Amino acid sequence: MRALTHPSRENLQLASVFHALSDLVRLEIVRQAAVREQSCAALSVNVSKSTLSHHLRVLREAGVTRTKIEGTHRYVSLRREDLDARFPGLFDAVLRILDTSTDDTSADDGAGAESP
Amino acid sequence: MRALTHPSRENLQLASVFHALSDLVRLEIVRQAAVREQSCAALSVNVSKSTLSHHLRVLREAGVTRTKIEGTHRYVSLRREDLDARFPGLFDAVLRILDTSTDDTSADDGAGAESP
DNA sequence: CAGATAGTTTCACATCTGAGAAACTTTAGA
DNA sequence: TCTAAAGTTTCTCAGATGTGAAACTATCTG
Repeated sequence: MRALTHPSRENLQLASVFHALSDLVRLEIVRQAAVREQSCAALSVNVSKSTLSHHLRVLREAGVTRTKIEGTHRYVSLRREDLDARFPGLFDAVLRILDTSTDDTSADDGAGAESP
Repeated sequence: MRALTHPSRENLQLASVFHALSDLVRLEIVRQAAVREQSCAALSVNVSKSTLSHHLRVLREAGVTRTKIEGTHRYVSLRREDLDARFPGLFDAVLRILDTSTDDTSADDGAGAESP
């Protein structure tokens, strides 16, 4: 249990990465993790703990994120270097799109009312 | 039935596009369609007609491909302009990766011996 | 019209998926 | 040591997914 499974860089599969990105909750996690490393609790997506844990596993096992254990916390970060090495340009585009997008990927409560 | 459903450019959803790209058969179709417009029969992926039809529908309904009817043939092409407008840089990266990749996305046998 | 061709749709089925409740595992702290 | 905190795992369940056989639709050609 302690050792979380992370696929090696060479084993990253394009289809698996796309599958990991094919869910709104996970896209939102990716967006938040891209900004800075996040503890699971710090991620604002409103799903239950177990569901969040499930999504984090999908992302981790696809090689999109890395989970670092520190005490009782898990810190989630994007594997930018590995992803960029294996899939050049892909996450540059993905993150730019997530940043630009009309936030229809937002799965959190956040009152949602942006547009200043 | 005649009118195939194609989402409008504004309705293209990132998660749906990623879902469409999360299957090896569909990635192979995208790769081949990117080279030039293809009739369904010309696509070399070894799955049955019905399964191929299913995959083409997923791609079409996600807005990744466009299907043009001409006589008894359906011609499948990538919606590059719409995809590029909505998701800048994404397909530049995806197609480059598919081109560069070690062909682990290939779902055909190469000998082209279809199912009878 | 009859037959061939090119796909789609329907059906059935096994597998996968996302969801949360509840129980469990660690680790930190009083 | 007892307890709270932070996640994970197990369980269950409804719904989606990929697959191909078979039936159907539509078009072209003789």
